[in-house]
Amino acid sequence: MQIGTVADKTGISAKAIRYYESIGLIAAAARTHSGYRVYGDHDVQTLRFIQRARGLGFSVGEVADLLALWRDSERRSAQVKALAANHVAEIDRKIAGLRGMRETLTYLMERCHGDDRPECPILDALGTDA
Amino acid sequence: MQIGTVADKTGISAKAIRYYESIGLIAAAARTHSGYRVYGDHDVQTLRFIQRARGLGFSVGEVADLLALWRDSERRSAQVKALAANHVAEIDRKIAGLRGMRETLTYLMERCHGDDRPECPILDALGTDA
DNA sequence: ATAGGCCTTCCAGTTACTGGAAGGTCAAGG
DNA sequence: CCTTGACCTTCCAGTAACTGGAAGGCCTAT
Repeated sequence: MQIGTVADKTGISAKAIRYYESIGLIAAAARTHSGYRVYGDHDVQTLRFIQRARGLGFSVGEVADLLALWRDSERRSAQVKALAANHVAEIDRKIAGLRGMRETLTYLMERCHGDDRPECPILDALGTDA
Repeated sequence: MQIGTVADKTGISAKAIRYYESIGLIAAAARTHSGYRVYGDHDVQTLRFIQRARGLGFSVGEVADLLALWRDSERRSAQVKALAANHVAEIDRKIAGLRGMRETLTYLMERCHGDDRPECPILDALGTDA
């Protein structure tokens, strides 16, 4: 299989696959005599794993950890769960930050006429010395 | 006032202030004969505005728009409100994405023993062909 | 022979800065 | 007068996770 086929099968771009290889997230692919990368079903599996993990918001570094655990038959599920728990905590922090912004913005927007007049509590809030 | 004083007053690092100048978000500061940047209270004001807007999650490009509106006494508040509304919509998209991830992760975590055994629904979910 | 659709590598750009190197400036202290 | 230390300056590199594009090789079909 060539990289384009793998890209189609996994939904990961060929560029990204090469990038993952370059940073060592996946092993270097075998090559044809002319230098083309060659992949097998196993590689497609791995890349699907990576894509799902990325889709859950894990960083590439965390995905590397998850992949190692996935391959380690002696792993302790507690390790995986801890990784996931950390990530959920991180997600919660982000959500909390976004909700704070959202709240402030909607509060200000409710007080902004939103018409042809220049008066605007949003700009006032950003610009005051308070 | 030198840049360090402005940094202390605004909470924006001197590095960031120079960066904002370099990208044109703020005007180039006046200089002393020896090349030091010189700022006044007005600049502190502007930088506080910038910092608050960034704190609400606006991108630097959006902050530039907000600054222009702030300075424009003929602005229509509708423009400001529209900018804010777009940003809230963006925040909502991000929150929705994060909530989806969070939901999947907690679902899987609840089913993971999290002990010394290797079985782990989290890895299973990432690795299945489904 | 050539056209097309693959593939390759390498460089640059994205966002919003931060860190660090190398060196100039300025006031205070010895 | 000289040095020390705390400022300041510019410039280059790095961050995360890729994407876009250029220049060129490979392979199949016409």
